[in-house]
Amino acid sequence: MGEINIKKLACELNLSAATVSRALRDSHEISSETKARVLEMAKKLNYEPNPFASNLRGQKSKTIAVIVPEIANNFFSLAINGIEEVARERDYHVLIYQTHESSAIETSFLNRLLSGRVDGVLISLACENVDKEHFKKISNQLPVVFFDRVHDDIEGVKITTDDYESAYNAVQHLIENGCKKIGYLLALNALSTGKKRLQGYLDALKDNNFPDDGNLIMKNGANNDENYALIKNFIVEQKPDGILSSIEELAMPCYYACKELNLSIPADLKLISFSNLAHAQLLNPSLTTINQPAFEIGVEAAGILFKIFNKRWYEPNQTIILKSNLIKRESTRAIA
Amino acid sequence: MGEINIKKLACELNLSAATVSRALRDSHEISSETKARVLEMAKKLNYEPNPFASNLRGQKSKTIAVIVPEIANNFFSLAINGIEEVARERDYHVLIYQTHESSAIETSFLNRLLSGRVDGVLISLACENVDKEHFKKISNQLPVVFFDRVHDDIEGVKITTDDYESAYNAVQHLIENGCKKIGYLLALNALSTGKKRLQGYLDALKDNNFPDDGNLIMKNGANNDENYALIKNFIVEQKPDGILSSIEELAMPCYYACKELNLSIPADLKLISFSNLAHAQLLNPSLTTINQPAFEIGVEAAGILFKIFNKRWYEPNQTIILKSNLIKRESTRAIA
DNA sequence: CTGTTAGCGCCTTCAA
DNA sequence: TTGAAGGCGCTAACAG
Repeated sequence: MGEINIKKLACELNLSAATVSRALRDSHEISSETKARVLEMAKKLNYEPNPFASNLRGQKSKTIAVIVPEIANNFFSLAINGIEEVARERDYHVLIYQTHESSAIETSFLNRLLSGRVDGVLISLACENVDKEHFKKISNQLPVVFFDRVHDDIEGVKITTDDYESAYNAVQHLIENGCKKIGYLLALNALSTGKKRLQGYLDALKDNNFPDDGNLIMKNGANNDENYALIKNFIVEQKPDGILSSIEELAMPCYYACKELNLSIPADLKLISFSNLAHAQLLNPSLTTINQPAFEIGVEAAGILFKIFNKRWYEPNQTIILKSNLIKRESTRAIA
Repeated sequence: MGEINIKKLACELNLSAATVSRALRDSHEISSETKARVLEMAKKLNYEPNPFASNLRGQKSKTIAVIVPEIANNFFSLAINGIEEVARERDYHVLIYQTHESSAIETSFLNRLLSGRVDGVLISLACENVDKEHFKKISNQLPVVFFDRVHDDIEGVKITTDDYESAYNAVQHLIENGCKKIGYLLALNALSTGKKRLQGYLDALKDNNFPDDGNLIMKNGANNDENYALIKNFIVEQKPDGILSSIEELAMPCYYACKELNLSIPADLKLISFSNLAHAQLLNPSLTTINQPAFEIGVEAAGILFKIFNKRWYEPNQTIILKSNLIKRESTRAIA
């Protein structure tokens, strides 16, 4: 606990706490001489105002919360990086919470945050069914900005990437590179984010007159091991020559499975994944990735939250879409 | 802002605020009947206690701070994951700050945290020269636990990995696999963490009667581009057949440089790096990594901080060393 | 078992 | 230009 408070400061200076407070806040009704004295003494004594007292008094916390499914995920850690930078510029503090994809945990975090602990929330939804009503209640009490993992049925400001277009383009790319049977590794299907990616895949197939074979869509399982088994089985049974993975976490087991099955990527199977794994393309040049501007999403989302704080945002339901980058790789070249 | 406070709750129930407060805190001096009534009403009205009021009153925040150089770094994001999980179990909140390797920013964060905003700090040091005196002052006012990036000259509880041993073993591994000229990509050299890794490298060379050629140590530059140029130049001039990289951020440009130079990894150059890149070994099987238990370090560090809170920690200067894992790869096999 | 009172540190009236 | 006083919401000490 910081020991030195405004009263002691005032005492040292033979001033009242009120005067010191005003001086520190650079009030116009304090002589510049007094201000200088106060500032000097504050610095000398290493005075830091107690944030809880100010917050209690002023009903604001200079703190924002970020709720994400996982921190140790390339996309989210980059987004948090962007958020932290913006917050720091404005002398705001950033609280971090991870839901591990559980809506129950998500809800409990949100409820706790209603206490006034934070001035606003940035959230990327857990991929379970969501309680729209609950979100409506929250949004009424606290500014909320959604990013990346969003849901159309929940009203609010949203920052996403061009999920539909990038999935569509990825499939187009696979087709142009000779794929005849393109599978889809499905995830996030409870969210708009996942639905749009899937729709992009489906529409690209349709526009190229590919058969609409429901068997080519593989839904993710409960955990990594299960995903691995599912994908391996999927590849054996369906024998796709191209795969679009809707999340990075499914592309990885797909690699493992190919290795196990002695399938060469990309010679036997071309794999594209939504991914923000730094240097993934370098480590294995056979990897084509849909690279989302994760950092920029964080910056944008945080920026909008601050605009809301400053009453400079007037579109409670706008969705802002940033463009992803399809990083293509040569078909066969590899390092090793 | 949450609208409903303890007074309104009390009013609804025809009780005093004090009674309600006690009931909510499950005090033994409240009848179970009253408790039930209070709890029910609190739930009904969605009451959340104002944390700033409690914190101001009780002089504690139920919040910890985590200060790291970068969030979007595989090691740190995993560590934060571990920290968040431990904090969540205890209903603590986690504030995140990144220093971008700047000691000035680090110091400014620490100063701001002296205000009582947090009950304790977990920190992984920025790699610049550090102000020991300043840290001493901080530690006197606030519990601090250091993790991974530590400095011997700063007193405090520290959680690290076996930097010396793992570097030593890595070099031994390179030698056993036929390397004759082993380079070292140096970083973190202002910290004990970096010094120990370097010493492990040096001692392994010495114990194997390798010449102690200072030219084989390459110090990192200011940014990625510079590192890339430096490493490329280093490989051309020194022609190492093995390299140990002290951080992941240097291993990556090393890959790029090899590609540019048409050198095959690991046939022409065997590369080992300290790294926590998920699946790095899979993406390129030529990569041998020193895998630090990042998540566990986070869990351990947070656990100790909570022990300090509970006065169940009595070793103000203990260093706890967790073991890294040298993940070896076959010399020549590759996926693609 | 429950109520009254006071104060955590800060900031903003209001008064001088 | 400065000081005194009160209150943000909560809880511990003290009464009853």
